[in-house]
Amino acid sequence: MLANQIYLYNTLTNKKEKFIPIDENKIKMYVCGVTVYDYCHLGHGRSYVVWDVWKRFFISQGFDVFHIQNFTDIDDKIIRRANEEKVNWKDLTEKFIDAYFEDLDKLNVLRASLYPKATDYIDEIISIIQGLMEKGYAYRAGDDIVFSIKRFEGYGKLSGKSIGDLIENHRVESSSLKENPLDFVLWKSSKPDEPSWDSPFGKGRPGWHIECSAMSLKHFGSPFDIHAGGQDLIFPHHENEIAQSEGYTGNKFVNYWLHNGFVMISGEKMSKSLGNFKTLRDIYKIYDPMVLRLFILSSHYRSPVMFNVENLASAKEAWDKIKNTLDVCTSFGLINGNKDNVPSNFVNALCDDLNTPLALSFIFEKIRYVNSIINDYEKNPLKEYEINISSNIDEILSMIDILGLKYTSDVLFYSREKLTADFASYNFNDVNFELFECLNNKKIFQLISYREFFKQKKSYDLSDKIRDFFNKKGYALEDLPRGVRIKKR
RNA sequence: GGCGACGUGGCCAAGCGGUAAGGCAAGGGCCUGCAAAGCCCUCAUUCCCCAGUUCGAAUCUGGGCGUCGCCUCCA
Repeated sequence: MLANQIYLYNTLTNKKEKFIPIDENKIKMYVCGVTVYDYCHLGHGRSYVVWDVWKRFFISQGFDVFHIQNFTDIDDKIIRRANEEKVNWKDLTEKFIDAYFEDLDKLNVLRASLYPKATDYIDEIISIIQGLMEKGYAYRAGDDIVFSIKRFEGYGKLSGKSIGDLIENHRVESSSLKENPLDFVLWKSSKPDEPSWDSPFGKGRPGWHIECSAMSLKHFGSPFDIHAGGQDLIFPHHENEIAQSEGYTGNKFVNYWLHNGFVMISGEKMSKSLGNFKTLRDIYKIYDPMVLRLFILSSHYRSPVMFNVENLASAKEAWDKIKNTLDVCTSFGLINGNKDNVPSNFVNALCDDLNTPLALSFIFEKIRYVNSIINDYEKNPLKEYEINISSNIDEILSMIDILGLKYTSDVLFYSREKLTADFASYNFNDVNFELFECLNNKKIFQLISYREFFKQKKSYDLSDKIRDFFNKKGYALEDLPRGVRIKKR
């Protein structure tokens, strides 16, 4: 039995709705993937992090999630890019599929259940197009097959547009062969030198929208629970998917349409067409992927989010704050790794259309609480403090796990007893740093022990020299009441 | 032009009818040989402006002003 009622904002109804899956505890979720002709940018990163958190949250609430995310591996842009780079289109798409996984794995995005590629579903695409022609929804326009939007009642219901307005404001010159400028291509005839597939309509390739219908209908049927993607896909992509899918099946296509907001850069939407995009791999050169993830989750998923160095720096400090506490608890041996203890206020926040900023605030409140107990514990190492710290750390780890924030300890802790054990054999008053150019754990320990020695003799200039040496090597030394903590910066 | 979203402290950002969460930054104190990390305290009588509804509004209604998005390939 699932205890918590989840609410989500459905673009189809423009309302926050109770989430009721078709099968009681199974969720069929289709996420629009990338067209693989370039590296993923921040906008992709935000989108897939958001859907990843939705998925992790569903799983944490006891649902089985079947998650499909496609790769569009044939279209005009791919063909153009392949020609520019004088490579085979197939090699190009494989390269960027590999790059997709490399970049999104770093963001700790869980793998989908299935990653279908458009070109593996040509047969299914063809039979849908044939079905649409038989039902009168599609017709031949020159060598192409196009969908007739005016024959589909309810066109515009997702994006809230009327056909009349759309036609009036249509900015793109339309092919004179189409009955209506908004009719969209289902099957696009190919030129002799372009990749093509045989079909009853002639050699060609699928239009953009049809692949998602083919792949989701094949694996899910209709209706299915959730179809998600960026807000830029609402029109025309998802509108067209509804038209062709519902025209073909006669059933409702999708129950809940979810869309994430844009990444903004200097006040404008970041996009391929504006050319103002930053790739994930560029960001990773400056910031830890988890910093990016925290930055993304600091805003609600439907709001626009402003990308700039100040906001990223703020996210970095916040992530360091969480990691510091976890590091300190690691150094005390107070982390036992139980991740099944999620506070109810956190769950409630996510139940309300995935309110991650609110959810994060509960993590920070708990971090501060744990830190205050650590302060007491350092002065007075009582067992009751340890129990309290451990149980709160369990909750923190449970929460960051649902948000997909991956903590890895990069801290070493040496107790004062260990550091002072060999003092009897120390009879020097300087350090030859040349011997420590190549640091390993043994040498790190030695240096820290020497520093303890100099500190005890109150030779603070020497102890500070050692700390400066570590700083230059990229390590930060911190004195705790019961020993020394060292971490990579 | 049509449709839609938004405007909360120096910055980011929740709250959406019951008297302003959280993060970053800043200032003061504690701890420290000094640091770092951390703790404590301070930091919006007020939520773009104006009018209205209400016992009560940042939250609802109407009108302004401003920003952004979609209407074309885009997550």
